[in-house]
Amino acid sequence: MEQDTETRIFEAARAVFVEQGFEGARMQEIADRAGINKALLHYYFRSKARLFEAVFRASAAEVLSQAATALRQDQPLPDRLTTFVHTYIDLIRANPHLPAFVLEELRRNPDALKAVVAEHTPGLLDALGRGIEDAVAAGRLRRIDPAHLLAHLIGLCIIPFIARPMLQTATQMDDAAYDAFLEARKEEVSTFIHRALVP
Amino acid sequence: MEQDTETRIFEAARAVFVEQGFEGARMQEIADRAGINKALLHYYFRSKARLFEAVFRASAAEVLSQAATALRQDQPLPDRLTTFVHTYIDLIRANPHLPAFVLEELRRNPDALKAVVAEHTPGLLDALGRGIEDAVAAGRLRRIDPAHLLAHLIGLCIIPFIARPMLQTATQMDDAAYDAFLEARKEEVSTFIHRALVP
DNA sequence: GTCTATAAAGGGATAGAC
DNA sequence: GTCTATCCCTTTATAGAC
Repeated sequence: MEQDTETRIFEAARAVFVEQGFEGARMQEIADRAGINKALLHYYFRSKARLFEAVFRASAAEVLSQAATALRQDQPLPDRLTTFVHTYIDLIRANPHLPAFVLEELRRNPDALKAVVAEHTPGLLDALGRGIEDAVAAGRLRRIDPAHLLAHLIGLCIIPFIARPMLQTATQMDDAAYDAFLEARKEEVSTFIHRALVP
Repeated sequence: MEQDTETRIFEAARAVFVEQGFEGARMQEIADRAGINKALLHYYFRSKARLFEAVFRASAAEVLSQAATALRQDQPLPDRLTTFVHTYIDLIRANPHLPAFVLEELRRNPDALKAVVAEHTPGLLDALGRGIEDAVAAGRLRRIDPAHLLAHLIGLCIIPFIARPMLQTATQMDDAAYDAFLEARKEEVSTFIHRALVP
């Protein structure tokens, strides 16, 4: 019935780190949520830094692999973009703190993600580039630098999550309205991109 | 020749807080950069929290007021969007750590920005909405929800800064190439938005 | 493996001399 | 106003019993 202790610790740590970041997280809180004491944290994971690293790698890998997979679908590029937008926004809606978590670590330790990025997105840009060229040849797309397209995609998808309090204040939406806004964004972003890329 | 002490402290604090965030910043480091000792920090600003608050309000106000001003220009909306994109990207290029700084504080204390946002962006969305309606009536734009447009604008502009290490790794650009990428992005984002909004 | 108790270090804040 | 010295709390990490 109970998971083994190591898993409980890991899940508690994930929750706390994702919410509070490395600096803000407290080992005591992780221990409390896992229902054990601090000493056991160090027994299973030598230090706070190592525990964090384990959590971060797993979270980053999950996001990157899902995103990269969506971008590699065997579809014409325009359809692939729609798939990506829907997949990515749904993924983050299920874990709304994830982007800020990853971005904060990116700032604290810019090199931390490099290995994970290199591992999960090899040739991603080339695949994107080929998809663009194919679609251009088919007359379905105007040509665009794949690096810019990748940046556009990510920026349009994550901004409502990382800047939520700001956008929600500026637009004076309540939580329900903002939820609807997020849902609507899947279609909005998809059509926005498609229209921007008509030949 | 020397600025007065309070200013030196404030500038040192701004640099450290913007780079490291509240939790990551050390009063000792701020004192070192200001060329004074820790006790003086508390003499001028009672606590770390107050010092941070002063820095944060100033930084947030600067970003928001410049952004809001650009969006209120007395121009047809399509031109205003171009102005905004160029202004905003240039602003952040001069202070590349600013977005992550603001976003981290947004996460640590979601309410902190509300007052500042409310102060600097009153009626911003309405102004944007009127601009859209005017341009739609003139046949220069297709209709779009101003909230989505605002999100698009911000997301497209800040993503290359907050996700820089990730994008730079995925695209394998060196620093010079990434700088060129940022410069090119002003035109790229402008045309991307304009094309997405043709009637 | 799990606990209690405690060491060790870090860092914000203050006292008090000058 | 500015400094040195120090307090004291928080938090990570370890020792050692069970």
